[in-house]
Amino acid sequence: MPSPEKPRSLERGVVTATPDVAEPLNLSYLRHLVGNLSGLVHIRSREIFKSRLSEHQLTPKQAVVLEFIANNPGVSQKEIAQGVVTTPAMLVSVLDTLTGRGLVERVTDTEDRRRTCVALTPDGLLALGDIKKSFENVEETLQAESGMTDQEWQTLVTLLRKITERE
Amino acid sequence: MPSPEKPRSLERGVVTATPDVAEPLNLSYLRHLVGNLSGLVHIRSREIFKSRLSEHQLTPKQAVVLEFIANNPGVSQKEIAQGVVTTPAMLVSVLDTLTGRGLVERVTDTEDRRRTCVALTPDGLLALGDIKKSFENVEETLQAESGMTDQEWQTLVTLLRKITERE
DNA sequence: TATTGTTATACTCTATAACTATA
DNA sequence: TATAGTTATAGAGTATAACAATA
Repeated sequence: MPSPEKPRSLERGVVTATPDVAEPLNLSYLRHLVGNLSGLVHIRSREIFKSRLSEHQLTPKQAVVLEFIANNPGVSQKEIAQGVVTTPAMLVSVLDTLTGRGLVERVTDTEDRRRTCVALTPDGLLALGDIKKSFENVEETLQAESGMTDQEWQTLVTLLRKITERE
Repeated sequence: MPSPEKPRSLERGVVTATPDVAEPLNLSYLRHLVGNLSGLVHIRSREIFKSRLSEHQLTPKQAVVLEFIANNPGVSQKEIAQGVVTTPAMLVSVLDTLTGRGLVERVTDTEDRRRTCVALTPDGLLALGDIKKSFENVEETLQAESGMTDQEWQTLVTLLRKITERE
C-alpha cells in the first residue's frame, strides 16, 4: 500500500488494468482506525512468525500459550484462558497439542481437584528458547520493515499497552 | 490485567485460589511484543464492534470489505483481496453474503470479461452510514478505555501506519 | 448451587489446490 | 500460457451451550 491519497477513477471497468503495479486504492478511512490497523499488524506478525518456523512447528497461538505457561508455572487452565484472552474451551485443543508433543504437563490440583495445573516439561523448556527467538525475529522484522527508530518502537509498545492493560 | 510486575508463587497448586480476583499473572515478556499486543487490541476492537451491532448484522470482516468497496467503486475482487489483506477465495463467501443482502452488486467487466467489478447498491450505501458509526464507536471506546489523549491516539495511528504502509 | 475442565456444535477465518472462462 | 474468479477441502480460531466431577 504505497503513496498518499490520490483521486481515483470511478469507472474502473474502463481503465486498462496494469497487471502488477495496480492503481493505488483508496484506504483513507480504514487507514485511520486503530481497530483495523491493529488487525493488519497482527496479520503481518503472524506471517513473519510462520515464515521462520524452525523445528518447533507451533502456531502463533500455541506458542503464546506455551510462553504464558513458562512465565506462570502451574497456572490453571482458566487463568491461561484469561491471560491470553481466549475461552477455556478453546484452550483444550491447544493444550492437547502441547501435551501430545510432550511440551507441557497437566496435573490435577491436590487442593482443589477441579483445577488442573499446567507446567512445562524439560522438552517444553527447550522449545521455549526457540520460540522466543521466533518472537524476537517478528519484532525485529516488523521494526525494520517499518523503519521505526527504537524510541518510536518503545512509544508504540507503551501506547498499545495502554489499551491492553486498561483499568 | 491489573498492576505492574509482582513476584508470583511458583507452587500454585498450594495457593488457595481467590475465586474472582485472581493473583496477577506474569505477562512481562508477551507484554512487550507488538506482534502480541496488536492481536489483543484487535480482539478487543472486535468485541466492541460486535457488542454494538445495530440493524446491520455484519461481521467486522464483512464491514471492512463493504467500507473498502464504498471507497473504491467498481473495484475488482482481486484488488479487494489485496486491499483488505485476505485471499480471493475468502472474499467469495464475504461477497456472497453482501450480495445476498442486496448491499453490493457484481458486474462482469465489459473490457475484460474475467474481471468482476463490485460496487455498492443504494441499500449498501444506507448500511454504510451505520457501519461507519460502529467503527467510530470502536475507536472512541478504545481510546476512552485506554485513557489516551487525542495526541497520543494520533501518534498511535501514525506508528501503526508505518508498519501497514511499509515500502 | 457454583466452578473447572471437557465435549459438542456451528460458524468464521485461513491456506491450498484445482477448476472454468476468459485473455 | 497466464489471469480472475470460483469451488472444494482441511485446519485454526471463535462462540455457545451442555455435561461430569468436584467444591
